[in-house]
Amino acid sequence: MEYRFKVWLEKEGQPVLGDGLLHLLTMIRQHGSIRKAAGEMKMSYRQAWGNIKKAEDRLGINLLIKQIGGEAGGGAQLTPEAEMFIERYREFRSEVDSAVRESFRKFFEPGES
Amino acid sequence: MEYRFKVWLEKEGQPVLGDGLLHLLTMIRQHGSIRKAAGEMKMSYRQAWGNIKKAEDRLGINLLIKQIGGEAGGGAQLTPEAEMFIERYREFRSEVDSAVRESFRKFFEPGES
DNA sequence: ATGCGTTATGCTGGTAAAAACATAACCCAT
DNA sequence: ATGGGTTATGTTTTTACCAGCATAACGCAT
Repeated sequence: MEYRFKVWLEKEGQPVLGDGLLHLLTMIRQHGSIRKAAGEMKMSYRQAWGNIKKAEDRLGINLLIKQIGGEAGGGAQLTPEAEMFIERYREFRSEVDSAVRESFRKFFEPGES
Repeated sequence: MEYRFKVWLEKEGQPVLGDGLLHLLTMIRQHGSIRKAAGEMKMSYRQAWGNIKKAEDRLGINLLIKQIGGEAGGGAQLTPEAEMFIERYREFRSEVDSAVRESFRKFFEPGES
């Protein structure tokens, strides 16, 4: 017997940040490009871009500073607001993770070493 | 800004109990019939029955005592094992709920009365 | 000027999930 | 023996979502 859970943030009933977008944004920070980040995950650029767009629209803030054209063709990096936001979510998510794990042990693995 | 979460139990990677089935089983206990329970929710009997079947198969235990035909046409009631199981899940789920709510407040509603 | 690699965005076909439909079997009551 | 209300299950239809395709604009480098 195992457990699973999902947690995410919404604004006006619309999802704005969950594990998927967190991962994507993290990869973008790491690679400096939406396309490269999407490539690393099993995601199409089309989908990655759409997810970011939706989140930005719903949040009403820019998550990325994007550049079209240039020496590397272009690129994207996180805005300071995005950095703050995902960091806070990461901590929240981490605390929830611990809590769920502990509750599961308590109720479904009582006498385990 | 709001949060949402889902939590459920699995066996060998297959879901066996979550909020949906919990609700369904609760309604069955209340009404003594799969069909009536499904009717109360916005669910078709076909779907309700299928969900229960899958869970029973995966768990390897009977969740319902079912009767075909009879004075009321038939009916269904929870087995003692099902009662124990869903009660434990309910408590687990409740604890998780509290924990998530608290973490959310901590990280996203710092100075609220 | 041509090309490369990027952001940006509409469109479309396929697929998987969900809903609806159709029957059968059962048993008590009338 | 007929009917009502149930469990049980296969089949079909509809819907919703996702993947991929296509295309444009941009700016630097060569």
